[in-house]
Amino acid sequence: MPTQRPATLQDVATAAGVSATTVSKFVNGQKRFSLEVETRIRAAIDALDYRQNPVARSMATGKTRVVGLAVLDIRNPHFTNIIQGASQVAEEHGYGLMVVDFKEKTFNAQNLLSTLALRVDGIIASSRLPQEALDELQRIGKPAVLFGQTDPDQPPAPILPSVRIQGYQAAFMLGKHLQESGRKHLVYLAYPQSRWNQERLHGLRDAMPDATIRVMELETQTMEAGERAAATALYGSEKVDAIVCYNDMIAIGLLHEACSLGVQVPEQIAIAGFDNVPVTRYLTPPLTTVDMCSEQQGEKAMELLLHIIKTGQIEPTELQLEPRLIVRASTGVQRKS
Amino acid sequence: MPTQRPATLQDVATAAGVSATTVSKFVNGQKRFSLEVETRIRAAIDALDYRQNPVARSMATGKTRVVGLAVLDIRNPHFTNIIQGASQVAEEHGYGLMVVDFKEKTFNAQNLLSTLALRVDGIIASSRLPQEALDELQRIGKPAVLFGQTDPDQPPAPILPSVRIQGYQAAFMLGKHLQESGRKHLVYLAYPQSRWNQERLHGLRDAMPDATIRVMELETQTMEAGERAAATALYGSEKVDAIVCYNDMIAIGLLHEACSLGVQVPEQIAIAGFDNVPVTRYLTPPLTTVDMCSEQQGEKAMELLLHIIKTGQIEPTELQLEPRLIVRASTGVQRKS
DNA sequence: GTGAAAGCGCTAACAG
DNA sequence: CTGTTAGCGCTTTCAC
Repeated sequence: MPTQRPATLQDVATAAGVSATTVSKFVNGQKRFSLEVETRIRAAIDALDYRQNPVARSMATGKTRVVGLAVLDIRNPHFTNIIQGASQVAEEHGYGLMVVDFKEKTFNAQNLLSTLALRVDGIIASSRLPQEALDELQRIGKPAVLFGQTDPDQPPAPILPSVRIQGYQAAFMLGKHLQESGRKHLVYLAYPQSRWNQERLHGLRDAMPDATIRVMELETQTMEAGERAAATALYGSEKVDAIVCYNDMIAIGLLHEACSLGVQVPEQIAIAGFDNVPVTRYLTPPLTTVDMCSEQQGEKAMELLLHIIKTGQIEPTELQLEPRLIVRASTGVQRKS
Repeated sequence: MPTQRPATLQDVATAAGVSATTVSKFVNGQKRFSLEVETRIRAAIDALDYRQNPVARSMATGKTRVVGLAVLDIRNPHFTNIIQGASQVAEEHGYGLMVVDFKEKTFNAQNLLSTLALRVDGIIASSRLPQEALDELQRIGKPAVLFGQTDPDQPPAPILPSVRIQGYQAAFMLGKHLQESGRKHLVYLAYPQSRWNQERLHGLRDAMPDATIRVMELETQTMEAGERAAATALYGSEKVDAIVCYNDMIAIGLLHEACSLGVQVPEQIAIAGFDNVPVTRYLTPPLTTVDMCSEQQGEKAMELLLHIIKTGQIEPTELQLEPRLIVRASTGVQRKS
């Protein structure tokens, strides 16, 4: 009997000889009942294999017990880690997760978000979404939490609660490290579509005031893009001794192609990225990067969101995480020349 | 006015001076109306900024327009690609996606699945889930599609529709390639928790009847596991000239550690994996692997599922995909010794 | 402690 | 083409 109409609360009530209200309260653990009633209900539930219909429950309560998570590109392990963290916490609290992948195409972000909004109790989204999308998120008036880099350049102070991490600081630390390793001629592989891009560049500049920094702009933030940019980055100007990439994906492609071209990393060129995507540790040479606490971002964002959902709290919180510089062989000692 | 009760269908109806039914039909594009009514409705919708409440709709129709996707480990890009493919198709058809990540811990899979089942119109799940979970999926009676390797050893023929790919064939092709490259002493890094593991081993054995094959069993299918297994795999027996891993994640860790230990890949040892995870192309040396059509699996599974949902079709389909051997430098020419 | 009644917002017959 | 009438399964006052 696989295809049989599932038992409803009413069915259970009838079977147990009580009212639907009572069963409802029992199921939701709202009160204790006379032992007799309790056992009758329990028996009926087992016998009928009853399970609460979440849709009906949602209809009555206005809560779905589902949260939405909007990421920019699910193929980037950085976002995967965020999902992982968020999903973990959601599950612990009995919440489901609806994932929307923007695939870096954000033209209809508003639509997707407002569609999503009606199905969920709250939304977690990247603060890198286009401004219109963020505005929409605010307009919607649902609990929402942003994650990602701080963005002090934003015209108005961010009004949505968020879990943030200092992009400037991350870049500054990396820059300092490169400078102390004696690097003087930098190429920065930029991803100008990201509003976090500028901050990273500023951090680098401030950390390396004496270095030359050439900026190359990429259209995408993929391994392929890094690969394609390699030759120009390496040979496009007189001197280069370090290349910093907008993120690890780009760095992975670049590192690979640099090695293919016979460049010695790090002896001739240092290479680094951002995010500390898990695979970077396993590259040859292992990639220097800055840990942006991806998984923790997801966890914290979800905790914050659930807190807001449950307490109905209004005032926007802002949680700061600390980026961590991860020095690996790809920025090791430079060969004396 | 951000926090205001959203307009209901009834509100629109009243504002437009028609009945709720009419508005409903209009919204769902079921019929055409007199131009006058149409413009009145449209105006009311705009004025009130009305949007359909999906929960109420679900309650009335019994359909949620959401599908569930259960993966074993979202941190494995193989699954990420599947999600990507599935999500793409779902979005095109106006369906939402609820993702459940089992994190390779499948002890409470049944529970998670039956919880998920009530919130969605159908479920896509890995055929690698434990048998109890698959039974549960069938018992639930919701549309469901499995993806993953074929598994001819299964006691009963698989009763659920599925998108499958020949694991045996994939392994056989890889084995043949290794054999033709002159490899004679194989180590297979197994992941016995996966029911696909055996088939891969069989494929290798059949393709390399003259080779010795030592099997090393791993507890997890991660890069770390591959890294830790490296020394034993390389030096644990007299002769080794090739190591095949259960999947690319393991291979990535192994490859890295092998290089760190000073082993020449592929001159001394060939290394290969399965899945064709995107990053494998960018390793040094690039990793030979077998493309298991991850993204396509996700796409096809979703197409199949949506088809079943829409037509209510019963008889279980089985779609076969063809694995593709991807030869890269990690299994290149062996040095004459 | 338990139950009766009134919806949540929408769709689905069936009439007109 | 448009409206009327019933629910979908559950929660929630508010009485008893």
